[in-house]
This record gives sequence, C-alpha cells and structure tokens, in this order.
Amino acid sequence: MKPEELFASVFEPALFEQVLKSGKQMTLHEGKPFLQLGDVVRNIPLVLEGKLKVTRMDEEGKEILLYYIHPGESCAMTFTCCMQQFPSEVQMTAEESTVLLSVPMKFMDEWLETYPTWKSFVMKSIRIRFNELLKTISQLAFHKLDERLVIYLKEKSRVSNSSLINISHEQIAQEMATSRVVISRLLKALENDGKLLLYRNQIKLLSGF
DNA sequence: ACATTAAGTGATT
DNA sequence: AATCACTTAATGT
Repeated sequence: MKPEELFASVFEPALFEQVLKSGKQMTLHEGKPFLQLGDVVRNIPLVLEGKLKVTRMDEEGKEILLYYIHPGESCAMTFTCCMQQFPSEVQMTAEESTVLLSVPMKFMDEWLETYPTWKSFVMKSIRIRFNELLKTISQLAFHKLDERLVIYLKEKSRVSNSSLINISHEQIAQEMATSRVVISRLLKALENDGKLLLYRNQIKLLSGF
C-alpha cells in the first residue's frame, strides 16, 4: 500500500512530509530480519505491506511470538526502548514479503515535541500493545492450552477471512511456545469432535467452530 | 524410486 | 503437557 493511504490521515501534513523524507522504503523478503537480538535500535519500522513478526528468546533460546506489526502500524517495543539506546531484547523478522519505511530513530525526540499527531501515534500504538499484552496474560492465566488453540485458530481464520488455514502443526507449536506433538494431539482431538478437518499444512474449520 | 518433511501415536516422565 | 522414539503419509526431486 502507498504511505498516503495508511498515514496521510493520521499524521499532520508537515509530519507526513518528514516521514517520507527521512524514511527509507525497503522490502524484506520472507524470513529476513529487520532487527536482530542484541542490535541497538537505530530505526523504527512503519509497515506498509505484509507483516513483521516480533519475537523474543526465552532462557533456553526458544523463540516465542510476541506480536505482529501490520500495515499502518509500528513497533511499540522499539518506541519504548530505542530512546535509551538499549540493545534489543526482541527480534523482528518478515513473516511474509514486507514493505516498510525505515525511519532513523534520531527523529523521535524532535517529532515527539514538534508533532502532536506523532505523539498520539506513538502513544496509541503503545496503548494498543499494552492492552493486547494484558489480554494475552489473562489467556495464559485462565485458559488451558486446548482453549488457547481454539482461540488461536479462530483468530487465524478471522484475519485470513477464510475457514481454510494454511499452516503446519510445527508453526503453530512455535507460535504458542509448545511442541509439535502436543499441537498434533490437540488438533486430532478437535478433528474427532467434528470441529475441523486436518490436511497436510492445512486446517479446515467446520461450521461448529 | 528415493529423500525429505509433515503428521500420528504409544510409552514414559 | 513435554519428550522420545518410531511409524505412516504426503510431497519434492
């Protein structure tokens, strides 16, 4: 998508111009990192197309999904940590082919003071992420894995606007920070319940879902 | 036909 | 719920 469609209405004209001037448009192909673990944050991404996956490592070096950054969004984590030049504890990679504007973070302070719309953009993305975080925590605290899987599948089907989900058990397991075997078993149980149908790399949600 | 990757399953902790 | 070890099924070359 063009930057105009996504940002022209949220940024004031002067800021929008600045964003275009200082942001470097780039395309990341699937699996390419934007920010690696330990990198000092120097740029913030404004996603135009595709999506960025934000993950962190747990103690044993396993990757755990934090959230996605969709077109029109930026990264709350980088806002909060980049101002103090700390090495990143998170990692961002392109989930699919992704187009973004990379804005040097040196403009952050200046824009925060100069442009009210920038400030509210930043605050809004932090607020949204924070709320999502609270939701996730309550999920972890109150729902069992099988319930979480159902929620996960509903969400996947909602965003893709289709009852057919293209994903492997392995991928699901990684995103939910569990093992493939467990996911396979839970899915099998759901299939036996007549809730869905399983294929290789594909899951078809049935009406009862 | 063979290799590789995804998915299914029993047994164990 | 996780891990291991193994099987079976689907897909790529």
